[in-house]
Amino acid sequence: MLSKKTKYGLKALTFLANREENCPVQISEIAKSENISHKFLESILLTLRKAGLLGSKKGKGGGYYLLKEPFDILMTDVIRSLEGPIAMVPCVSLNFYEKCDDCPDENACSVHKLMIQVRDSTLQVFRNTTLADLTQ
Amino acid sequence: MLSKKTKYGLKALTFLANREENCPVQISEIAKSENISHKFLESILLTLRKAGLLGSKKGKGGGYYLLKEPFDILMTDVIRSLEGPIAMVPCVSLNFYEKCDDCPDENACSVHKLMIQVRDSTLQVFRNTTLADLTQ
DNA sequence: TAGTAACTTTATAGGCTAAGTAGATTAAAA
DNA sequence: TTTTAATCTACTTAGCCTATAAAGTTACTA
Repeated sequence: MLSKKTKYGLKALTFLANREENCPVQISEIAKSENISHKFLESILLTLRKAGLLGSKKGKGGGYYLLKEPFDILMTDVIRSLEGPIAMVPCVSLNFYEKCDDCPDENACSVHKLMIQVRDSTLQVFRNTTLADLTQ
Repeated sequence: MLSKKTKYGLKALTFLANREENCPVQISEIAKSENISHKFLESILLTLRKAGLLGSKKGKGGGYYLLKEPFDILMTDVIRSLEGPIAMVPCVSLNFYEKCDDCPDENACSVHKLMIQVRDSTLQVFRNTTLADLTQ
């Protein structure tokens, strides 16, 4: 299941990408337009800033803005920043690999085999989708 | 993330499919072989029985057994029984649909569009994989 | 220097996961 | 018919995660 964090983050990014000019937008404006709790959105945008996707400006006239062009922002990066691993099981994760403690041999594991297929098909979607594809 | 319930369930099903004869197998045997907590596995196998994937026999010499041939058991059915919806967001779920309360228009939602693609690519994997494909 | 808005830290209610405990029920074997 | 081996049912629990709130701090602008 996609967390609300990721869902709201995607909506906020799309909102920013849909603006004509790329000038700082306040949290409140995004929160209001997208029906997101102001405080929660605050922490989400912070995550995206730390991930290098957003820039911020403090004080009057401040807010958040995109650091790259929408067609340069890949879904793989967005999802990994907000949701964490794309794989459904740590033992098939490319960026967050972890061994299963109940599994003696990964290559003999039926779950492993299946989840590699799921990971690859999901990756193909995220790798071929940029923020620009989500705008309209 | 895949729950341990689903992971263990898949392992148990594979274990049953790998046996020569399809006679009742005790929970203890599966639990021991696959490193799964006996009691936890008990509830998992119960779920699979109620889903119509497994049959059970009580008393001495009892246990669980497959109700269908491995090549007739689709991953879509297994995953939906154990994990629930395959979609990452309820608003794109085929079998567990639910409207988002923060979203005024589904067709204009960027998350919705993206998640339909993910759902479809995941479904393609699960629809084309049977329990027989997981055995060796 | 006053106001504004991002940032930081901490807290918390509620829900879910992955079990554990205790006992009832069923059916085959002795 | 008693014993035993197994599933089934119900209740409980520790720990973690999610989604949010509250309150104070920092940095920027006018």
